Amino acid sequence: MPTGLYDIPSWATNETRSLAKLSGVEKLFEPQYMALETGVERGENLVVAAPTGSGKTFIALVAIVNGLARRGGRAFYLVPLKSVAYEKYSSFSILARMGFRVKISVGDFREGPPEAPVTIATYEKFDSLLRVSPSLARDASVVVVDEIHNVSDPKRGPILESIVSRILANTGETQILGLSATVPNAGEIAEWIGGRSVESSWRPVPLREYVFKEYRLYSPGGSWREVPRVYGLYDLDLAVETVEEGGQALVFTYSRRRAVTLAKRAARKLGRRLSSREAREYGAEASRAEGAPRSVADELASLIAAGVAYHHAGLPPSLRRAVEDAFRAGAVRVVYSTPTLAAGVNMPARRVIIDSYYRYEAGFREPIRVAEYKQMAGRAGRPGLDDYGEAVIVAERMDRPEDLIAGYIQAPPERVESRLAGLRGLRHFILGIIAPEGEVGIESIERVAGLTLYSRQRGLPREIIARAIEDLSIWGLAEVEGDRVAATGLGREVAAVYLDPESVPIFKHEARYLSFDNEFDILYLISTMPDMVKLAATRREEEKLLEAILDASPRMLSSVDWLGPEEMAAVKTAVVLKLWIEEASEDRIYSEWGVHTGDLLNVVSTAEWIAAGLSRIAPYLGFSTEVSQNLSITSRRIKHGVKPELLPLVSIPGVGRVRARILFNAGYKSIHDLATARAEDLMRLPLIGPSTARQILEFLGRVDEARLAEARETLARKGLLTYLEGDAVAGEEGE
DNA sequence: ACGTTTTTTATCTAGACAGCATGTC
DNA sequence: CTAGATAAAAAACGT
Repeated sequence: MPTGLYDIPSWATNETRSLAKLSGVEKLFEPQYMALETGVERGENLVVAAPTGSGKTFIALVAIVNGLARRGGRAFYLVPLKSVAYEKYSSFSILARMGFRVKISVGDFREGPPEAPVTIATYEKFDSLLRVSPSLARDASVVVVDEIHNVSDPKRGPILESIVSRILANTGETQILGLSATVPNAGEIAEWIGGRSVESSWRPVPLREYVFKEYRLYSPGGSWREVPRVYGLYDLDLAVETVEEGGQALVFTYSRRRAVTLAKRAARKLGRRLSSREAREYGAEASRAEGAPRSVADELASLIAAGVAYHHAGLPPSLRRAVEDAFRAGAVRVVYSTPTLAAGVNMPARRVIIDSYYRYEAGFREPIRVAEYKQMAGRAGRPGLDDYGEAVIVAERMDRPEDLIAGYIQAPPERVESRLAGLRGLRHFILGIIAPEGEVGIESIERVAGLTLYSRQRGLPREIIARAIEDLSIWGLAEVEGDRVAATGLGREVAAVYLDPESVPIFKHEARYLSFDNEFDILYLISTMPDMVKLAATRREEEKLLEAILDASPRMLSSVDWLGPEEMAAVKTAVVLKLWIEEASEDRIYSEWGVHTGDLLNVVSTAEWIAAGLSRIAPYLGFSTEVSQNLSITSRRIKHGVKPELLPLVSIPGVGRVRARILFNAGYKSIHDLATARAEDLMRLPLIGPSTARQILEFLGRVDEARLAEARETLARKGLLTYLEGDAVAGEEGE
């Protein structure tokens, strides 16, 4: 344990004290102490720039608890990832014990309107909330912005910047606490939010960084040592060294395929060494994971049983969690991962190996940024378990170790620079200001824009603002009169559904070429929207895709003379969506198009949102109600992955695409058919057990009957099982 | 001429937020 | 620019 521990100062408030007591904090980490000294408790605006694990969350809690006690109102904790929101939600249970209700507000669900004293939200969700009720900004006494260095993210940075600026514009009664990774210009960010910066490089576990080249580990000091060559495969030898000493290794790769192949090889070579009863138990659990293609689940399960795993965003959430749990429990000793695990999920390892510091972007191999390296390296060292963490960056053939030491280990991360000046970001920014107000003067747009980090760094971007307003006006989202800008009905609707404003002209343009009677055309339309996540098409798939178009929408072939990579990706996305709403299995989609479940879920939920959004803005663009209706039905079909005839059935709790199809084929084609169904008949269907049958009947209002039938059947089955000596697997357990 | 094996060439490469209103197999 | 695994295509080989 490093030094740098401080007593809780005598002048700390009672709130801080009881918070510390409840969270078991006896000594303060350096950044925590500094933050107290700088006045977090008093409501000072602050940027805390410190490594992960240095206790920034506690500082946030101090701000929240003191802010709420002193000024009442509400506190918001804004995070970049949903997974982080969930993680914080469980670690904020301390707040509940102090009498503050906590709610989580992300796109997945909303527990009613978020009126709890403490709300955890993603940046985008908070942005969206502000558009619906701008008063939130006035109610907020504390806003914590986790990972505030994200303002330099080209896509999501402008959103973050727009949130912060709007809060700043709001009389300044809100305490803003920015939490950041260590960045060179933390002071500048602090000035932006009108506060001071607290900078510390204190880490709970010391970090040692190395460059690996020709089986030598080079330290920044210039010394090196030899790595024992056991397998002659560097990833294995580096991992084994740590594992032998009781640690775990996390290998970051640049591609999913590489993560998978390396993990398989590791399992082959190390399986005998790493396998354990615990690992096999976790493996068995993973093989039972839901919603994964059998082949993927089985393969990963056997790896886990061998003490090895891989992790990437194509895995369904259930398998991701399986890997994370097994690793945290120590059953899995080596994980090969894409950058999914670099941010978000808390999964440190004693040794982090950066298999390649290159990454592909737009077809070119590019070295990762220093900040990204630091992000991954920062995962090294498990607090309380490891005395130190190690980050190893693997050099390539032509590299000189000293260059990598200078370029990554000793280099400061990149400065945080605003990316607001893009048209896309500014349109979003401006629409966010005018939509809730209805009409504003250009000067108030410029006033808020003047409060952005961009203005501080580069000055007010007047020209681009003017062009962004012009775009909004041309597209019918805003009306300009003199120096007043007003949101049109369309503008307000677009803001409410949170679509990129550019969706409007694209919608209009694409609509000219497609037929709303054609399912595929609609799916293609959705797939071309700027917010859509597209499935990249490979060159080898092009022929197959053209065939698919010919089959699904011949007219499209004639109206499009050339299909670039973007269009090809949109086509592939539409093809996959079509399979999905025609009830193709996830296995089939995976084997035919190589689309992993995780990606499919991503595409599906995004497409569902966009379809619903388009259906809401269609009336403003002069489309008929049929068009709007069509889009709305498509949205629901995408959500559930069903043909139209199943839509009534999937509205029943407990019934999804698979069970709905079973019911339909058994003759229960509508809610009406089910209203007179006999409980025993339902339970006899495959995949429909007592529990699901009960849910169906309850939905139909046959509550008592439903409970009775379930109880009777469950009892009967239990009896049968006992009779059969238990071991047989129950056909249905339900939930 | 045709099937099989080896060599050469071409291709490919990460992640994940949002509306609305409630729950998959 | 700078890598490495794998799939597809081409060439070489054998009967």
